Amino acid sequence: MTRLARPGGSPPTPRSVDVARLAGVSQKTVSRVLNDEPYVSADVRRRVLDAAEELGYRRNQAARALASGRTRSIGVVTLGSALYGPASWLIGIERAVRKLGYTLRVATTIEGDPGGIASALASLLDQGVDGVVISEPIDEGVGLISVDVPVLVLGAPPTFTAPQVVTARVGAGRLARAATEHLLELGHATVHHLAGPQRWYSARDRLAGWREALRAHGADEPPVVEGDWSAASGYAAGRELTGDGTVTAVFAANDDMAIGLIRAQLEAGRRVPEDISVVGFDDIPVAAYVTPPLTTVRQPFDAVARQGLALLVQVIEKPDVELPPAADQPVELIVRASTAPPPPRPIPGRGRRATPHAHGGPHGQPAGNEVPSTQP
Amino acid sequence: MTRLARPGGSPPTPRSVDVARLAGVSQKTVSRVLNDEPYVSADVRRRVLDAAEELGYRRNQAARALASGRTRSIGVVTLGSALYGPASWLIGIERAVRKLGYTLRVATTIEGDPGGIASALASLLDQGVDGVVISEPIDEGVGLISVDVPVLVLGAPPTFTAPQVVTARVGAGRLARAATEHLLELGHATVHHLAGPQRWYSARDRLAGWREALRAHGADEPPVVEGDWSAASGYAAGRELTGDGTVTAVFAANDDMAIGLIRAQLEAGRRVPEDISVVGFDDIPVAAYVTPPLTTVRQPFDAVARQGLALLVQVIEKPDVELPPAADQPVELIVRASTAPPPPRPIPGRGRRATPHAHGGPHGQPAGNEVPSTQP
DNA sequence: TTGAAAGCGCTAACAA
DNA sequence: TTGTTAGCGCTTTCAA
Repeated sequence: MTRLARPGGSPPTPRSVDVARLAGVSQKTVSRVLNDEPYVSADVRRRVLDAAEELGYRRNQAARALASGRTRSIGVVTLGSALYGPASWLIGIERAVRKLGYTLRVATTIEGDPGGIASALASLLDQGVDGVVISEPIDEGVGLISVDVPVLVLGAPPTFTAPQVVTARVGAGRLARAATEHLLELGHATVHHLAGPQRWYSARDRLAGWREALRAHGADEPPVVEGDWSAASGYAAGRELTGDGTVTAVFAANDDMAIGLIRAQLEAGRRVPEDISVVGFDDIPVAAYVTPPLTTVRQPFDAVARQGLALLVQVIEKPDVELPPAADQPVELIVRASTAPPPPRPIPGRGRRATPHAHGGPHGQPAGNEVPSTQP
Repeated sequence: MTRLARPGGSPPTPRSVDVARLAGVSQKTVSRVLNDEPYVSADVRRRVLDAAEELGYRRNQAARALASGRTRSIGVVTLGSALYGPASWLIGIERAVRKLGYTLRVATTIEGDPGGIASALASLLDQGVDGVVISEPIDEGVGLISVDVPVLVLGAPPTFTAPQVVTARVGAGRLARAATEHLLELGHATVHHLAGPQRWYSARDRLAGWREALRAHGADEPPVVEGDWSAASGYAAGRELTGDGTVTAVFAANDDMAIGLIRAQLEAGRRVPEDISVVGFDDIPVAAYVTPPLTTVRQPFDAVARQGLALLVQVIEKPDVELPPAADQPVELIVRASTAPPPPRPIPGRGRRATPHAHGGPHGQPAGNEVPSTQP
């Protein structure tokens, strides 16, 4: 078993019996003290703690798990990519898990790997985790496999239910709405949306928030262009959109795509924000330093993780208690230099649509264009 | 214990005795088969496997760990930030760990948290991990605590040794050297370095590689400016450097700082790459889409993680076998548009230094400047 | 090639 | 308030 080093001749790692012997109590009493169980006199508690300290005693987790049927660990299924969102979730989750007295086990899955979520889940369940977090729910996987421990799904819409599934709202919809409204309030007639892959719940949330904002303001709903979160896909979408001279504002579902999109605009000779405004999503570390500095919204990763895990742990420890409704997190819109009022008169576009209320499918129609094609 | 769901009335999870009974063998034989031990007849093996399959049997890891003294898990101490490097390491490590038949436990530490590494390590050791990975070694912590399981340190220089410590070379030095040489070969008289925090081994590696390149080319070694990896620190450094009209090329220790630095140049009215060339480090996802697209080097996270963990697992499983030397990974320099030959004649600078061979301390001297101060 | 018995170091149930 | 007695479900002797 692993311990902090016993230097040199390594006397055998102490067991709880050793502590008991030294403290002059029974082994069970040691267990009581260490588990903060009631009915231990202050005196005995002190003696046990001192003895444990003196011996450098640490409980054997494997034995605890075997005897109690609980590992006090939580598993997280996360995406095997360094995308800012998933990485930030993981950090927040680990912090929250540790604060709650649990430990974290991680299994990654790669997007597009069929059964990836299932096998990551299976690996975690094999390890005996007491609960599972699915940090970036994607269609496929979730729901295909059923699990007999509580599950926390971050960011899934509340319509997603199953036995023992708890959800923490990310509020991506509200953030998206705020981002869109920021543009509308600057005077843009409408706002285009460069969406994330719609298999991701978080991408759908953002799209829904965008749509709500448009409806609330009575603005036209232009067709949606779908990217894959990458700057490259944002660039490609940017070139599509540029052809349509009517586009004056775009809300991108993440900063990477926003940056790619801006790049495409600049190459096409359109200025940001003078000709076209762009809002991103995430506030990645470089967002403030790209050109132009990016207006974006920031997700409350830590707060949501903390909140979600508190729920999860409650379900694990007291399955019968009613759950309190999760509090919404405040919206943080960070206005920088990539947004401005629309240009005085929109560039006359041959792409102007006849139907004012075109409801976009997942893919926007590429409009004709003669954009210069500089590859970055 | 947690298992894939037993729907409905949940018959009790099967144990190895149940499998044994069904297969008509002893429980020990089941254990033999499942552990791929020798001396099992093909016939018996088949029967056991079938029985296990039929019952949906899965071994109880806690019991295995308790009986064997090994958890078949590896712990990683990682930085509690969404920095691209640490996040990428984590992904690569998880993948490698799983491929080797181990599972991953994670403990994060925040930079600047005194004893953070120590307590993260302690948490992992408490969990009984069979080995530990320190993914971004920072001074403090490492070496202060001693551990009785093998440790893999990624990216620490080979001078770092201790009992049971293995190292995988990241090759950051070679990458840094390549980045610097790229600039020198473009014709720059010398190359400035915007370093990472020197408490990080990876930052020191990069600095060393830069220095080597300069020496090999007989170039002056200007004072080093030290940042903290953030774009903000790159921006600040950029404003310092701009005052010095002699600077025509900068190698930044990561892309975020490079982007901040470029931003400062643009605000100061200097063009990149016409007036000043910048090379980054990491190839973050947006690097190709910022303006100008960033020349950078890419770290072989996955390959190094795979290699390092193979070593670690070998030490865990066969402590006595000699380790093979780790193979160096190929250098990947990605040339984009942020680098070019130096301007015909350097802008006459009042900051020109008298001593040609000034060896920089960790902080560069701020040169006087009258840079416009637009905050991003 | 297979099996029987004896723990691994705890927690749980019950007794005192 | 404390202690005693049984396991938890495997792996590890050792014997057959």
